[in-house]
Amino acid sequence: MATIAVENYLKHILLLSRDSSELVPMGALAGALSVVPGTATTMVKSLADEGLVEHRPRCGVRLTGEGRRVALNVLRKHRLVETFLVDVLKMDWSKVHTEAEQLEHAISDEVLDRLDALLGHPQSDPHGDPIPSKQGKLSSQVYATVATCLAGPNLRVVRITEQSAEFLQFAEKKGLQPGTTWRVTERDLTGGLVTLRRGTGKPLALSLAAAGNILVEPLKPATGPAEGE
Amino acid sequence: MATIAVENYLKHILLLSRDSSELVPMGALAGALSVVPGTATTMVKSLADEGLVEHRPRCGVRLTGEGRRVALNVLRKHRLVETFLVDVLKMDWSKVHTEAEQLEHAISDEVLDRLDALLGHPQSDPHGDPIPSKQGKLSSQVYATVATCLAGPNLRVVRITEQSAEFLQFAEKKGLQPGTTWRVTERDLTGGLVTLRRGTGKPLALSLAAAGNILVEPLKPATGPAEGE
DNA sequence: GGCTCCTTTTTGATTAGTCAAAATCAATCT
DNA sequence: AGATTGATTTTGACTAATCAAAAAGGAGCC
Repeated sequence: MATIAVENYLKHILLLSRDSSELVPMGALAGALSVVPGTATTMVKSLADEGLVEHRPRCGVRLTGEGRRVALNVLRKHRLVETFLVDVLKMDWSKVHTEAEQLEHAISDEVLDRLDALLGHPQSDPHGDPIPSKQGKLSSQVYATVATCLAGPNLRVVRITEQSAEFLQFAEKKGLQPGTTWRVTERDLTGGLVTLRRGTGKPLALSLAAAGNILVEPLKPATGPAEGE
Repeated sequence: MATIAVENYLKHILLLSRDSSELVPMGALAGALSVVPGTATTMVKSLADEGLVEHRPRCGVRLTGEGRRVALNVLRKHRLVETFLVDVLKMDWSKVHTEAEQLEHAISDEVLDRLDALLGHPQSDPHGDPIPSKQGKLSSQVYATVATCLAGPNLRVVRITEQSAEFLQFAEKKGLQPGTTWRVTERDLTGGLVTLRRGTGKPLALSLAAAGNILVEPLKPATGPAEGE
């Protein structure tokens, strides 16, 4: 069985690469795991020995088929646990990430399956992050962010791509949960500000940095709803 | 925070001592944890340094107040998780122990509380083992075992004190869950056999060893139901 | 071409937890 | 008492994961 550390390395390599052929630089990996670069190098070499990753010295690292399989399973556990914590235990949206970080390494595949069934086989977790299927398929739909949307059309929030409790708390307080509808009323690129409005509610100003963490889709797609990738 | 190993040592010391003043021999502890005796000695000494146990060299070990607090919290997590797995996820009675062994170290106190509330603050887990209260109170009701009951009166199963999947599977198959009612129809001490019967069902013969794992209470106590200690 | 800077790798140490096997202790049994 | 036995502790070694700091590459810049 993979240790907790191994599972974490694999999960973060998966999260840091947009497609499975892309090399993740060691520095980025070390940063994501909060270890010094030397530690990441050592660990990656031993993962390579086990056939879980391919290490290109001085270039980076990527998952092998087997490594990706393990990583997707961990990610599936993480996101299903998050969903469980919010939907069933009614936990605070902003706390579940840290909690799931522990639980993802402690639940068996059987519990995973039963949790999945209990929750009705959800497609995405409370932050809108897609949940890998049991077969290891991960939806990679590309969404626009609030930072890049023009003023005008109604937008549905689909995902918050920033796991920090601080940001999530902020988003929750402002009502920016996935599923809610907003429109951009103002874009001030010079000032780095975007202003949103939910129906006739009061306007909400966001920095471009913050807005970049909020993925949205246009509310009534012109050519009918596109069915995944 | 206590590591997983520390939590396990404390939990097993708690489980191996009937009252909190009793010394647990190092051999017994090592056996319960499946480590060699030397490992237990080393670990116990470091637990003593942290003030979690009191180590009497060559005699044994017992929990301090703080150690007991931590141990009870782990046990509470273990038993509430088991209850959750059976009651909510409908998992097999005989599998939940191993599962809970992992999860008990991964859930936070907040999740614990919410789980407790979700399950309706149960007093005992699916095996009938008492669940420590949040305040650290552990019911220590003493029950008779089937091995020591005379033939005749109706008995309610309250607890199975044997965590092995094999035994639990056997008990489940025979219908020996906590809450069910049986009576002893025959005791053959020489042969080491006890025969039980559930209503008018077919008789079930158990070895004394097996019968000793099944705790029962008389169904209609003569002097009114005693209200715990 | 040679320098500089940034990233990555190497090297040497450290911590937690473990095992194997030798040493020690205490209790019991002649 | 002296010897035997069984439990416990000590000693030395190992693995996984980590850090700090030195060494090595490579990319771009004069």
